[in-house]
Order: sequence, then structure tokens, then C-alpha cells
Amino acid sequence: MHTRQHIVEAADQLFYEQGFEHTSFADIAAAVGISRGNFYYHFKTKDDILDAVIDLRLANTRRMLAQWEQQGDSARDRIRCFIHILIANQGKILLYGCPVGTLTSELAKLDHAALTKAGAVFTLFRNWLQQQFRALGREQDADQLAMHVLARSQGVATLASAFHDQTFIQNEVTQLYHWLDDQLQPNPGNKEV
Amino acid sequence: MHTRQHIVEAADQLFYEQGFEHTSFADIAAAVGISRGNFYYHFKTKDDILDAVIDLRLANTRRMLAQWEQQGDSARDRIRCFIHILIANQGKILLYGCPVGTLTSELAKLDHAALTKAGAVFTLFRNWLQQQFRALGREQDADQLAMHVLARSQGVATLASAFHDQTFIQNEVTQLYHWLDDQLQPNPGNKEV
DNA sequence: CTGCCCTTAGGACGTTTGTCCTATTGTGGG
DNA sequence: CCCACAATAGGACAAACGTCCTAAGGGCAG
Repeated sequence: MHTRQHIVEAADQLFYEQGFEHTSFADIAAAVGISRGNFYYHFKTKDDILDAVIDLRLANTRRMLAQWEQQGDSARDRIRCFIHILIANQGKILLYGCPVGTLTSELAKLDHAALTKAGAVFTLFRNWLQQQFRALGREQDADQLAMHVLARSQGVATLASAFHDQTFIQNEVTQLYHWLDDQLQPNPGNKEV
Repeated sequence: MHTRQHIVEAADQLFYEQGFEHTSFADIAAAVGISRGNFYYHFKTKDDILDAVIDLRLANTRRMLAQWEQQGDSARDRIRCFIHILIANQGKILLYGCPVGTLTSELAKLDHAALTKAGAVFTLFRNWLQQQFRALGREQDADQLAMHVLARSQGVATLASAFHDQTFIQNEVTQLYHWLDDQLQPNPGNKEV
């Protein structure tokens, strides 16, 4: 029963580290330790595995967001939780970039049907961040701010991976923290956003 | 003689739109209009084509940077030229993301030997931007500012492609322009960078 | 015209891919 | 004990892949 879950978890990791298309059934089978032929019992096609992997990521993301929702004292702290992923996962980010961004990029190039579903992980973060910025009193541009944080994080992950530069992550995260605090002050003379 | 160049140009476009690994010899052959077997005369392996494609991109990038160097009146305007790529290429970016970022991401996952060479395109932009910021009197943090602009652009391209959101690009580019002008003012009370 | 060489077309090759079938194993209920 | 069914192993299958070989085209020097 939990063989299926093992497959999904192994595929999740391999899709992240090797890419979706470059990961074969044989790779996943070797990682799980089962026979190749056994896949067909649990999943009809490779796309079905991708679907299950995205579902897993959606569930994990929801759980993580819910956890931040509880532990974070203020909306500022909760947003800082999101930014902190870049630090917490910096080892993997330096090697493979952002799991969400790289998967959507790959699926976009493959013109894959699951692209929309993969993008839903982004939407999860987007809506959650939007909600935090609304809690900070930024109803007007909450979504714009959310997208801004998302974009900054994506850029950091992409470049950190390209240059294998760890201090760059630290640097940009510090700037993002400062940027966030600048958003808290009512109006310090900055242009909007 | 110029068949080789046709191959490289077609591969350049296909690698961008479909990804490196997902593009087959048959795809390139169909795009160029030649036989599959003819490839071996011009390129021994697929990696050789990738090498030539990266060389082409390096050359094109160098030419573009040199052109900006001439036409741009001030360092500020030249940096704006870079940011403006997001607008000029927004159609393709919405579909396929950034050519440089997506290729390096893919090669990183494939653990491909050409990853370093592909990253050289980033370095080209990085050094050029660094030079512009130095011309603006920011010798201290020129590289940091250059990486920041690169990262912001990467993030915009990734998210714009994921959400197929055109106005988001316009939005972030406007913010980047504002950010750039903020860097020009000696010290308006902002935190560093 | 003849011969040479750069260029091309077509296909063979071994491997790997996703998909699918079938025989076998293991385990819990009657 | 035995039967039913969930689960697995092993391999067959056609298609596609990168690679490579060989024969033929095509233009230019002699």
C-alpha cells in the first residue's frame, strides 16, 4: 500500500534533482528498490506519476503554510518564514534551483498538460503571501507585493544555482528582509511599492 | 558552408522553445530541411551542437552589449536597455521564460559538462552591468547591484512564464526602473543597496 | 570531359524509453 | 488448509533516440 507513496516520494526527489523528462521509470524503480514492471500496477503512465508528485507538493506546501500560519506571530514574521526557505534549502537550491520554478519551466517547454497544475503551487504561495500583505494593511497592492516577493525569490534561486554562489543567497535574503520592513513603514518617502 | 550555421540557429531556437534534451536531431533536421544523417558531417555529437549554440549566444550577447555601449547615453540608460529586454522579448518570455536561465537550470539537472559554459552568458551580463554601476560611482557594491538586477530579471521571466501574465512584466519593469533611479541619488535615507 | 573532394541522403546499429502482459508470490479470510 | 486477491517480478513490445557508415550528388580545377 505504501509502495505507491514510496514511488511518489522518490519521483518527487528525482524530478527535482534530474528533471521530469530526464528521470526514467528505471531511475525511480532503482530508488524505490522495486521492479520496473511493478509500476503499471500503481500508475498507468508517467504523467500519472507527475500528477501524484504535484499533488504531494501541493499537500506539503499547504501543510507548510498552515504551520507558518500558526507559529508566526505577525504577518511580517510569516513572510520572513517564506523568505527564509532560501536559507533553509540553500544546499539543494545551489544544486538544482527552485523545485517549483524549474518544474514549471520544464513543463512549459514540453508543452505539457500538467503545466497548469504545477503552477498551482505558485498560486498557493501567491495567495498566502497576498493574505499576509493584506494583514499588513496593503489591501490595494497585496497581490502585486506577493508576486514581487515570489519573483525575487525565484531570481535568487536561479542565479544562486547558476553561479553556485552561497553568499549571494545570504545577501539577497538580507535585502529582502530590509525591503519587507520598508513596506511596513507607512510612508518613508519611497515611491509606491 | 552556411548549413552549419543554419543548424546552429535552428538548434538555438529549438533548445530555447523545447529544451535541450527534448529537442532531437530529427527536430533540428526538420527545421533546417536537411537529412538526419547529414548531422554527423557537421557535428559529431549533440553536445557539440550545444557547444556551438552557446557560442552563438555568447557572440550575440556580446554584440548586443556592445551596441548598448554605443547607443546608450548614460550608464543609467544602458542599464535600462538591459531591463528593457523583458519588454522587448515579452512574447517569448511568456511562453518559454528566459533563454539563459532555463538552459542553465536544465543543464544543472542533467549534470551536463556544458553548464559552466552556459553560465558564461550570465557572466557576460554580470560583468557588463557591474561596469555600468561602476560608471555610476558604485565601485563598492557594483557586483552586488549587477547580481541584483540579474536576479530580479530572472524572477520576472520565470513568474511571467508560469502565470502567463503580461502586465506583471510591465509592472515589475516599472519597479526596476524606479529602483534604478533610487540607486542614482546619493543617499535618500534608504538602507544600503 | 575527368577526377577530386566537399557535401548530402538514407538507413543501419545498439540502446533506452514508456507501455503493457503474464506468471508468480505472499497474505488474510473462510 | 485453501482459496481469492492484492502485489510483485521479469520481460516483451514498438517507437525514438544518438551515433555512425556508406553510397551518391555537385561544383570546381586540371
